[in-house]
Formats: sequence, structure tokens, C-alpha cells
Amino acid sequence: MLGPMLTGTHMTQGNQVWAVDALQALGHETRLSVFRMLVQAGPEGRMAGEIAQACGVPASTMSHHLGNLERAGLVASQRESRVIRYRADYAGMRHLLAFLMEDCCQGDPLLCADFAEISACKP
Amino acid sequence: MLGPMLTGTHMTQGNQVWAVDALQALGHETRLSVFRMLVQAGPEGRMAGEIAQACGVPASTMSHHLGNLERAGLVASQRESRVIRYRADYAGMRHLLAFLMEDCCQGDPLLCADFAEISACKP
DNA sequence: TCGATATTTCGAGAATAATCGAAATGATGA
DNA sequence: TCATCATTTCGATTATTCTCGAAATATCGA
Repeated sequence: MLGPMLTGTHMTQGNQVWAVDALQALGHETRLSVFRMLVQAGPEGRMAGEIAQACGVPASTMSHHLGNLERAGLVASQRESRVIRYRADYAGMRHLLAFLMEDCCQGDPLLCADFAEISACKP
Repeated sequence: MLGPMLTGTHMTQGNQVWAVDALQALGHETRLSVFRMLVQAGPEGRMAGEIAQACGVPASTMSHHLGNLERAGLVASQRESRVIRYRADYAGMRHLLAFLMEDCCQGDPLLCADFAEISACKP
């Protein structure tokens, strides 16, 4: 897994191809649901089987989707004896969001003033 | 165009299907480039032909991609005599980002402390 | 070692998306 | 009105992705 990376303050061509993968991964009903489920689950994450059952899709299909999300750097997996635990990858998500907001206002904060309110995590 | 919408402070099922469309729209090399080009271009936007030429794809292909982005609520078009001007839709983008960050920390700001630095638009 | 459980990989068919030339639409100026 | 330009829509081909059962892998407990 290559995963996301930043080069200095500006992002390179390479990040765009990674971002495309990440966005495409999230651009699917089932996978977006899974990702959000894992974000909600927090550090505890969820087992692969649990995820498949919650979404109502066969294990093999879900395995594909989870692999897709993992290759995109949006989730991480860890084997725990017989089960495999999946967690959201916060760093990957953060990099994706940063990439999307890059150059969003060309130095003019008025253009994207509204964005300020997004990042504030309101409990 | 239905476009993005918020219902109160929490987002509904309907927003997920819209978000999938938006993410899928951005999950394509050419379309992501176009969207970023339009974000960089600011309120002035760019003409359809100009965009196609810059990306090196035929006009008809680009028209498809632009339509895709527009249906997803990420760009808007406006006819100006003979040309058609496309602009990034900041509101659509903002809604998408908000959707992605929803419930990101389950009330525990420590979990996504890093997100705070993203929204700051640094000229 | 064997049987049971959890998950992934394989393989193939069905569904969806991307591409681009040709033809249609809309707007302009001579 | 007509020729021209910018863009979209149509139509058909190719490429990619989705899906899921069956088989393979990995781990455990008896």
C-alpha cells in the first residue's frame, strides 16, 4: 500500500492520481456507507463479517469493497486471530480533504469563507 | 438539477445518494482536473472549449464530463452568447465536505484534531 | 490432525461508464 | 437568410466495474 503523501506545502501530480482512487472508492453507495460506519465506529472499528452483514451484501462482495477502500488509503485492516478488524484511516481522509481544498480561494478568504465552519467538530 | 441540500443540522439518506454522485464525479482523472481548474479559475470560470483544449480531450467527451459534474452539483454553467462558461460550485463542494466530515469524531475532538488545520485557507 | 469459522481470491457473467466521430442545436454577423 | 462557430446530443464500440458462488487460505480448539 503506497498510501497518501504530502510533499512540502504543495501537492504533486502523484497525489492527484491517488485522490482519484480515493474519490472513486467513496463514490459507491456501499463503500461510502462502510466508510461512514467505520468513521462512526471510531478506533474500535468493526469486523469484516459484521460490516458485510450490516450492509446486507455477501462476504466476498464486501471483501472486494474493503480491499478497494484499503488500497485507496481510507481504511486499514488488522488481523486478530480469526477475524479481521477494519478501521477508518483518519490520516488518509485528512489528506484527501486537504487535497480537495487546496487553492480553493486563491488567497482570497472571502471566496471560501463558508468553509471555515466545516472543520469545527461540534459534539 | 436537484443539487445538494441540508436538512437541519443532520443530513438525511437523500444526501448520501447525492454524495455518491458527487464523489463518483470527482473520482475520474479528467473530471477531477477540470474541477480543480475551475476552482483555481475562481468566479471568472472558463469556457467549455477552453477546458476541453486544456485537457486535450475532444469537445464531445468533455461535454459529457462537464454534464456529469454539473448534475452532481459541483459546477454550474451559463451561456454567454456563443460560448458556455463553467464555474465551480462552491456551495456544492462545501456540502460535500461537510457530509464527509459529519460525525467524524463522535464528540471527541481529539480524534480529529488534525482536521482543524485543513479549513484554514492560507494565501 | 481434523473440523469449524472468518475472510479472501478466483472466475465469469451482468451492469455501468468512457470515448469519440457524426449529426443536431443555438447564437452570431455578413 | 446563410455560413460559421461553440457546444451538445446521438449512437455505437470498447473498457471498466460490480456482483456473487465456489474454491482457497488462515486461525483456532478439540
